[in-house]
Amino acid sequence: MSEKEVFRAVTATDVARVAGVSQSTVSLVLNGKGRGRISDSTVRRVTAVAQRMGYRINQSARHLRLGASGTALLAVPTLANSAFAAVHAGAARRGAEHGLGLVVFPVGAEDGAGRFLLPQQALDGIIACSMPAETVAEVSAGVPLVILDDASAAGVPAVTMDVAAGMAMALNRLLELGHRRIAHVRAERPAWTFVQRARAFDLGVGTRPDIAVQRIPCPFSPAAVRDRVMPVLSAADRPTAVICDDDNMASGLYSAAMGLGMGIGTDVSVVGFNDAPVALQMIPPLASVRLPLEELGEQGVRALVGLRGGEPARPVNLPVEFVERESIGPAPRE
Amino acid sequence: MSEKEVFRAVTATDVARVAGVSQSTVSLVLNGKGRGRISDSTVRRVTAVAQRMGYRINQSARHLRLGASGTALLAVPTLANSAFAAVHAGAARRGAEHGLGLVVFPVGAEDGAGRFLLPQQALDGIIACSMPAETVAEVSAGVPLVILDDASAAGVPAVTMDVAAGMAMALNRLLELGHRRIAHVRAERPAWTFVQRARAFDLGVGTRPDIAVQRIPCPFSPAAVRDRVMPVLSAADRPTAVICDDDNMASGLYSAAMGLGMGIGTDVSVVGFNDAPVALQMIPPLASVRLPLEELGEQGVRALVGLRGGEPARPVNLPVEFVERESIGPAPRE
DNA sequence: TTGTACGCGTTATCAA
DNA sequence: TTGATAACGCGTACAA
Repeated sequence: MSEKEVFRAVTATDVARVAGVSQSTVSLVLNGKGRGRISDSTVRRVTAVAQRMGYRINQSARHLRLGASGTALLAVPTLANSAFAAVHAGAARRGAEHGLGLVVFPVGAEDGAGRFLLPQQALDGIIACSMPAETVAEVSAGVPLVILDDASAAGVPAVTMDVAAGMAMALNRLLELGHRRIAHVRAERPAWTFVQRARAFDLGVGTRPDIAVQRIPCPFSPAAVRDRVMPVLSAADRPTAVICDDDNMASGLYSAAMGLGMGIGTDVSVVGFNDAPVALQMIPPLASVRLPLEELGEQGVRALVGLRGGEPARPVNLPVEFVERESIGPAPRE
Repeated sequence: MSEKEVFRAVTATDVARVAGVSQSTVSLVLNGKGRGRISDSTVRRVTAVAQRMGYRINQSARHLRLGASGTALLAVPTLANSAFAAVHAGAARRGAEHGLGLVVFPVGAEDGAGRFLLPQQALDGIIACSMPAETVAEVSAGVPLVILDDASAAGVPAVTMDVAAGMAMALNRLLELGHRRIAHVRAERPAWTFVQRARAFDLGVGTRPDIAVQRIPCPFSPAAVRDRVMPVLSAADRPTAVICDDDNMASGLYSAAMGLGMGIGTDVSVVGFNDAPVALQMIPPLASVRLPLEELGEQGVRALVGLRGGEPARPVNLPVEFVERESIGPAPRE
């Protein structure tokens, strides 16, 4: 009556019975640990029977026995941002070195459509990327945890990128180029990284009373930025340089400037964040603060593995780089 | 000596010992099945002790006992394409209704950086999206499998979108508008979906000897498209309408056209695929073949759940829609 | 060279 | 209202 009767999976014991050996022999053979222990003929027979019967290992049982699942979760706010593809790539690469596979779970808070049901899977650890600490607490139920791109949670190993320094580099370069009216297009998100950037901007201009500053909070999409900055760029006291919290936001700024007939890098200088592939595709190419996303993922796994090894959780802050391109130039003469 | 000595996890048995009850009582309480069976005082005591000792369930043991993990894997070619975010959203929503959590795994073949190590986790099923059948076979080792956006594998339940019909709709509309020189910018990828689109395009123009056709294979990025189509749009026999395999590719076409001083929707009509958010952000808004990506995910889970229920695997082909916008218009007069 | 026996931590059945 | 007890399928120490 039960489904189990109909679809019962083939177990190692089943294989053993058919092959006429014990279950432990099957286990040895299938794990390649039969070298010099199990006779070649037995190895061949067991392998053939397992193949024929369609045996596949029960991972739950294996994990229970081993006390580990070999899988870690990379929790991200959303899948609709290719930055996390880079983080995963780095994490997966480093994970492979430790026999750790990495699956991705979009928590979904940013998509507005409520949060997704967290899978109740067996995990050796969780790496939470760019998420508010309270969301993270929800996600990780006691599993070893590392937080990426957020340093707001106490007592949890964190890997961050020095976005504040990145902001300072961009700002200083613009000041060097003579800009005195500077805007910061801010992502309207509560993420730690954006708070840091805002603070660094405020700090950088705070000591300079000769600088006219505009802070422009915007939704994340290029279209929203375009609409929001259009009036700003049309005004008489328009900024001659704009720093955007994201390359895609910068592309919205490009649209607005082009719509107003303004030249990027001449009439208005633009800087982005991330140095995503899109930065090079824009015309002119976008100056951007390059974030070491892959290394962020790598270091996340490193910290997680260290955690299991009992290492103390010391914070890591990765350096960033300012990539200068044609989207910035000297401040226009008045 | 072993790590297990040092970091042994708290088990239900440990909780039972401290709380002075049996392990089965702990299980009953912690699973909320103590209603009317376990006394309130015991429930409170057990809950408190579990909390205090930091008990967390061993999912591997639970899954072994239950014969299921409550987790399915959504395998995608890459994370660097937000289309899969929509697929996941649909799948996760439907999965939640069946107590099925969905994690994502980017196989990585498309990123060129080789494939990622497949996590050896306990899975109730795999949903493979937009991937060649041979890649899929590699990924799914006997686990119940559903394939999305690909109908090339025999014997595997598949959910597809009727991209051929979408192509036909776009093509017919352009013909209606008087276009007689039409190009198809094709994604240079072996995916089934792109093959279908190419065939549908060829089929649609095949019966019309009065139509001048150009087939332009391109890498997926906007910049690549821009560079590739620039000479095409400059030629004397330039197409008056272009269908692109992706909205982002269409944005590359926008760049090229603008660079040549051509008007989108006037000098050249443009159609995309996906109807991604970016389609509305472009200027002018991009006409596009809207793909039901969320429903694709939903139907994928549906098929997977049906599979476990022993349902026959019958293929599903979801209808698509052509969304007309200002990027297309009547063919320019010669 | 192979088999026996045990335990991983949980859920569920039954008896008390 | 609670407690023994038996699986679930696997890996491995140890016996044969």
